[in-house]
Amino acid sequence: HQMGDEGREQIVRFAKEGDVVGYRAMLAGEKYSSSATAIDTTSICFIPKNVIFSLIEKDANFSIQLIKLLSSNLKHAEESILHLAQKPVRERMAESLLFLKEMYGLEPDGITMSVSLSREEIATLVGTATETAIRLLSEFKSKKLLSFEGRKIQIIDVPGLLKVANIHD
Amino acid sequence: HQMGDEGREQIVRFAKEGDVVGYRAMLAGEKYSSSATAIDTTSICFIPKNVIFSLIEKDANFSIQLIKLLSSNLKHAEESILHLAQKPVRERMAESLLFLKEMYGLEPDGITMSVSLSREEIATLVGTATETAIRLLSEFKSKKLLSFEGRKIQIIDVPGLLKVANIHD
DNA sequence: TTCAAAATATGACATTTGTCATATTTTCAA
DNA sequence: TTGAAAATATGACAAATGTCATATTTTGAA
Repeated sequence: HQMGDEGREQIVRFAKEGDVVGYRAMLAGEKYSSSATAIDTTSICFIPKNVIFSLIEKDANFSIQLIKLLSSNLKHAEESILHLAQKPVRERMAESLLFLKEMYGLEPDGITMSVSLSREEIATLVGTATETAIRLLSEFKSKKLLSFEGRKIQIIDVPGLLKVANIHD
Repeated sequence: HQMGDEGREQIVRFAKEGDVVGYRAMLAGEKYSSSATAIDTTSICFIPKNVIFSLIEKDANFSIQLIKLLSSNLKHAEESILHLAQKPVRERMAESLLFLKEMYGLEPDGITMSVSLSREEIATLVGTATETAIRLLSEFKSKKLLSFEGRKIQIIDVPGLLKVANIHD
């Protein structure tokens, strides 16, 4: 996440098991402009900068993997730009929930989302005010698209959410 | 630029002389999701995919340059996400104009922006409706931050624009 | 040169979204 | 267990922005 001018945080990327974080600024030789916060108990493996660069030197396949990783992040970032610029908050909320479901999966019950975020964090991901996020979640609940008990969100109607998110494919 | 759901285009990146475009999807082995349009008479050099990949294989320095290029694009994309999510349109408009000035520079007169875009294209860059873009440009003109004659825009008050853009550094 | 199409501009208005105030509920440490 | 702090929720309202209608101006091809 990154801090905006008014002190509001903005989530710009999510990571899960096996993902790499903190490499963008390092690779470009810049200062870190983003922070990372663990949303679960997390083990992290630090890799020294010189190890990465010597791997790039020696192992072309490593370079290619790194390039693909950056490309994939860039693709998602540009998709976010498109959606933030053009989609209304309601659509982005539905999309974000579906994204979190894809990214982190469901509990064994098959409907509860594994990831657990505060309303504020959800707002920060969607790019809206916390109150707006709360209202939209309540709206989705009353429309039986989902249900929730605190931070535990159950996805009830995926086709319905896809429709609200304006996704057809 | 990329096409949104409602058929509206969104500019996601700009390029100028010497820049590389169309490499993201190629590197990731995906279909192109973006288009590129020349805003000036342009000469383009196509580089075959296998040439790029064999360069990555043989030349570690090339890989590093490519990685830095992607990192830089990703940084800018994440910055755009932050701004689209948190900055009001007026701030983004001022910021976009300053960005275009930095990116493409000024005419020999020292105030006219070299790049010439339609109001619709500016709107597409800022992420707003064409009418809103037109109104904001008129507002900036009446506030003597800039002046324009058709598509030729003169930047008159950089500090003023920085202030409107909420940039202090 | 002329005219139709496109671009720019402007007004009126509706809608979306954010902000502020204030309940209500939940959480967690003492 | 209890109470304060944090999180969630809701209402009322204001502000920002988009949409639609319609002028006006500019552009470029015939």
